[in-house]
Amino acid sequence: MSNLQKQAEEMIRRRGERVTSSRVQILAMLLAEQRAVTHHEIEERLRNTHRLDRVTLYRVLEWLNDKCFVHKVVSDDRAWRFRANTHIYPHQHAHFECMRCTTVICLDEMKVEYDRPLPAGYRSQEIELTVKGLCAECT
Amino acid sequence: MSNLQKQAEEMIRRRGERVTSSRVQILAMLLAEQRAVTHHEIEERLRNTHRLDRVTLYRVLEWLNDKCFVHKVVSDDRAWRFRANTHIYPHQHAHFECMRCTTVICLDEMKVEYDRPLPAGYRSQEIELTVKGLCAECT
DNA sequence: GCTGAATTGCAACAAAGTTGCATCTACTAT
DNA sequence: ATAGTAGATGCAACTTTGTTGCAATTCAGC
Repeated sequence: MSNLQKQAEEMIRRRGERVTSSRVQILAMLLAEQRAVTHHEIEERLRNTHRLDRVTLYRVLEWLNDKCFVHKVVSDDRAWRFRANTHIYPHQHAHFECMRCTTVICLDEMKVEYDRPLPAGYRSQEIELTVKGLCAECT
Repeated sequence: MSNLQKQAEEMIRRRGERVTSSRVQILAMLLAEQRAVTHHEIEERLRNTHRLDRVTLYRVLEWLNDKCFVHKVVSDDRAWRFRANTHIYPHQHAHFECMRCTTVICLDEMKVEYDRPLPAGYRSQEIELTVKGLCAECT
């Protein structure tokens, strides 16, 4: 069992949640990646090492998201992407999305600011900034 | 024929594009709304007044977007929303999305700023800011 | 009105995600 | 160590959102 798998298992156990092999495999894989990946990519990646139903993957990802082990990112291709939360994310966070290869990276250190108030009666709970352009490899 | 329908027709004709009843109806409807609406909402709305195939609606919306009569917005429910462009939008624009009723409004006047550079080799072409929270009606 | 290219409708398809239910498994109490 | 049980998984079927191919129709210029 790899280091990351041990780490993933430990993360889940320490929160008093049920440890299952799917959860460990998926979380370990997301910890290994330093970016937001799609359901499809995860499925491909785990196909050889771990037998896993499509539906279970959806459910595990949803669960990991609910428990704040990972977070979701929407993008233009209408598919969710998931990324492991290695530390507590601030309420505001930013992403970069490459318009060619559609890779999404998190720009964690970026501070988001806006200079005008919302319309009357509106309350902000979360701010998401997406910078779109070309990544280093696609430039 | 309503005022907005005349206006929609005029907008299309003045650009030298082909005027069809679907385009006029859809653009007029989007001009009437002051917000980003889904394909589904448009379909419902036009059902009674105008016979219209689902596919045609998708194609007209895509066309209106290509010709810059409207613009697209992604949101968490994985469905595109469309909003009429009443003026030329700046390269950076912001949206507010209600986490309860999922309505999206454009915060056109909002200026987006970020305080750190992108990773080396990355080029930004567009910035999208989404503020999430509760709208006036859902508060 | 006629013509050709653009637009539309229909049917079939595809991707991403969801639901219901029977089976299996991780944890708890003994 | 074992059994019981709540919770997790697998499977099949379904839904939503959007796309593609092609034949029929319509718009705009003559």
